[in-house]
Amino acid sequence: MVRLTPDERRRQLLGIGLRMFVDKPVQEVSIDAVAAEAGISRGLLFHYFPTKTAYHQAVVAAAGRRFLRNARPDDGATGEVALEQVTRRFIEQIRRRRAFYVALVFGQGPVSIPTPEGEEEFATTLRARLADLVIERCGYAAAARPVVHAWVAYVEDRAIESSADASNVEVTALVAHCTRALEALQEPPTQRPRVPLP
Amino acid sequence: MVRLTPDERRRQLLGIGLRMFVDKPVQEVSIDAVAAEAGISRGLLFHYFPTKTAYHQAVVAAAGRRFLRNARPDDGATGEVALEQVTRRFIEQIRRRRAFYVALVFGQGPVSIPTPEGEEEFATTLRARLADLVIERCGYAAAARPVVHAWVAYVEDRAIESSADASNVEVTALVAHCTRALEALQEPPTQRPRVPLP
DNA sequence: GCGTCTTGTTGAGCAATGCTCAATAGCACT
DNA sequence: AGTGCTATTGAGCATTGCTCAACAAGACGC
Repeated sequence: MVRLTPDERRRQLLGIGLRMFVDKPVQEVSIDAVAAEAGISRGLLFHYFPTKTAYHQAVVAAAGRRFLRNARPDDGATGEVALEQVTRRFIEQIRRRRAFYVALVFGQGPVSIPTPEGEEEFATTLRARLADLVIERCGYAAAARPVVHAWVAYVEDRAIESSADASNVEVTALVAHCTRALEALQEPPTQRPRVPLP
Repeated sequence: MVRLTPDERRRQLLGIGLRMFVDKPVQEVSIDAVAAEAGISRGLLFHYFPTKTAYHQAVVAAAGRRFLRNARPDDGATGEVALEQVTRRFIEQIRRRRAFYVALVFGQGPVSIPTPEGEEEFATTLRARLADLVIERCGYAAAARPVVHAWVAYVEDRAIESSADASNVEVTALVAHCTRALEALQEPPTQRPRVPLP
């Protein structure tokens, strides 16, 4: 019987969930399996998470927090530099752990990410937090929030769909495309020169 | 004991799932509850769907098919007209049944939508099918597929996030914005005039 | 109207699961 | 060593996902 700090135990259980929920959906991962992996009894898991659904949501939220943290720009960066950093880090992260991202962050609908105590925030989902990040750090107006929010969805999809074995230069091009796209989306041109159908 | 055609029964069960999975996640909807709602025994459900996960996926796929069908442009429409129709129908549909869409289509990750027998298709997810629709009917090059695919994600997010009580004029403006956005995304301008941070 | 064949449907039954709770055991402090 | 706190256990229960042999509803031939 190994006795851990509640904080350590919680972290361990979240870490295990982070691994387990990647290849199996919720209903196919049993509490028993998680408890066995952690070397504890079923009962203890319910001491830390009142319900299986609650546990799963906590795991997903942890995954979201992690992605958000890793997408942050450098402390000093602002404006276009910050935007380039956020975009690149977001894309590279998704591509590096595509299955993980799709299973835990993308595939779970809007799951709220609890803010780290005290820090007052209104945004709760990953996209919303990233949108806020871009607005605050990259010099976009609050009015552009819907566009920025949906732009995150655009970048996310490009990252997920882009083949996993793309070269670095291709990633760089994608990052450049996405940052330019955010600009272009602000006020798309009215006239549309287009090749008509044959 | 009511005896139905396999096709009718299947349809009924999918319809029930379409309702049940909207407010409760998979692991909180029991087979018993579904069977009770349908007025049948548990065993019969497993006759139609080998596993609970399979049933859930079938329900999600059915929801996706429905959205795809309702987003189709008129038979004669092509080019910009078709694009405007697809965009408008997609957006209006999501806004009309937002909870339904988020719970079943958006929140389930990439779930493949089985093609209606014989019709050979490569695209399997809703976004992919919509992207193909735009490419074939609205006159976009196959090379633009990644952009179109991610553009669908952009439109989807705008539709989900736009408040459900927006007026029709606002919807029209959103549709116009999105169609222009697709054009702008093809080749975003290189130079970016931007207001620097204070 | 009766029998028969096909097949949609049942219901008992089982192992596994989600969840509860009183009891236990590890650790810190005196 | 004793004491208090609490992380942890394990038995226990109702429910759940799933299997399978038996049943019954309709269609058809006679």
